[in-house]
Amino acid sequence: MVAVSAAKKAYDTIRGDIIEGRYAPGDRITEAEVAATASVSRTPVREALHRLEAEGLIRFVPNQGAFVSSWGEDEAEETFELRARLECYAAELCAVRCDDNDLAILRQLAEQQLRVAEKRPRGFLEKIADLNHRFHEALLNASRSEQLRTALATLANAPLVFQTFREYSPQALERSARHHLELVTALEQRNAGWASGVMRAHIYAARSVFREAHETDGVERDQKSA
Amino acid sequence: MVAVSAAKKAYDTIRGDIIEGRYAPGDRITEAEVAATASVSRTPVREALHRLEAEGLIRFVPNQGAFVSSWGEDEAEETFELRARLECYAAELCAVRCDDNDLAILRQLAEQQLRVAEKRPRGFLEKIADLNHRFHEALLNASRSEQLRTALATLANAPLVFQTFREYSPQALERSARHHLELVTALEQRNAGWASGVMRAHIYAARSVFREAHETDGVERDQKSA
DNA sequence: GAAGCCCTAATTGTATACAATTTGCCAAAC
DNA sequence: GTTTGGCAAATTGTATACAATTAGGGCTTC
Repeated sequence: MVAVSAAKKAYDTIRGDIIEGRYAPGDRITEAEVAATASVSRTPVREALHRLEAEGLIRFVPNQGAFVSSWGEDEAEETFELRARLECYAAELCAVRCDDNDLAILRQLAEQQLRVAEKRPRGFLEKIADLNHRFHEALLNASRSEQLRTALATLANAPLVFQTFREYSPQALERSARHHLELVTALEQRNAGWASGVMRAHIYAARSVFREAHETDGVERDQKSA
Repeated sequence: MVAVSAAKKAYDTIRGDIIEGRYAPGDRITEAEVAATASVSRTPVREALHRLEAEGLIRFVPNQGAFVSSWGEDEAEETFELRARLECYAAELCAVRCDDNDLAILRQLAEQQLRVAEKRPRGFLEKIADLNHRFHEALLNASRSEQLRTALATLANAPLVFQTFREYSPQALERSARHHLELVTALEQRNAGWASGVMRAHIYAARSVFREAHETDGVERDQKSA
């Protein structure tokens, strides 16, 4: 287990460099450079680049290579809209397809998240981000749809947008957790419409927080803290 | 232009072999075999396989290779639902973002499709399939969303499902063309709700035709004609 | 005779070498 | 002085060679 594949190493390197801002939008990514940075050959680098293209983080121009996609306000809006539509469908499928085990996992995650949101222990933001991610992951699993999984994978930028918990007020954090709990209740009752509605509210609420956080200081955010 | 890239040759070969049924669902695809068939090396074959994975046609098991995905009734239903949700959003974005040129192209395609559907000249099914594809493509372009494009690309199986025009009755063919025309009208008036509604109807109508065609003879379809 | 282990063959994963295409620069001609 | 042609460096695209992992079979052992 000590030896991760070279392809994953390349993928993590490039993705990290893009997310941390070491590559600016529009920049060209040369394969040799990444290969040197990640200490692998060009072959797994190419694999990683193509995967990142499928996830929308970069785009390919034939015989010219990879360029990191540009990102603006509109793209963030689109991400929220797309997630809303796809995750609502995930919730609907879940209401029909999930089993008791799925529900137990989801309820446990949601309750844990609410406790952390209420008590706010040290490092609670990271805990909540993790629990939130695992909840949506578990929901996607319980929806039993590979197509939905691959479609949502193309919104890989979403982590950027979704883990905006740093911007959340205490009330917003609790509301988010309560959304999850209500969603589980709806699923337990096999009520697809209810589940879908809660999910829709959940994501639009997140968008609202995101908007507020980015309309005042929206112009700059180049803290490259350690 | 005579020399298509080896990667595309590999991609077309594999995709063709899957769609035409030369690979059965669950079959393992070995790289060397494809490389021999397509007369290219293994490198572009791997690229093609990974792309097909992103499109959901195959799945990868580490150190074991590629297996073609299995497909059932449920997956077809999911494809229609996902397309409905994503293409409705495309229509909504279009209503806001498209320009006069986009509208002219869309209207021309839709009118052409209606004429072909009404007159039914020789080879009209292929013509309609092509026009339909180009219409949805043009709509996607006019929506100006790369995210939406990549998300819809994961439903690449959809061609299988979408070009079911062989099953369409003359009335259904006309209805489909009229949907397109109405959609253009809605877009010209910048009415996102209307456009979205028409698109929704359009895709659910297609699903209905698909269901009817597959409930009677739905059990078998192993024509491997030349 | 059955179970477990090792060994071999096949296949994937990675590295490197080679071919083809693009881009920018420099020189030469008008 | 501007433009055009082509040359050269760099980079992508492809092929092949090598390493590592896995699957299956036959052997040994209990």
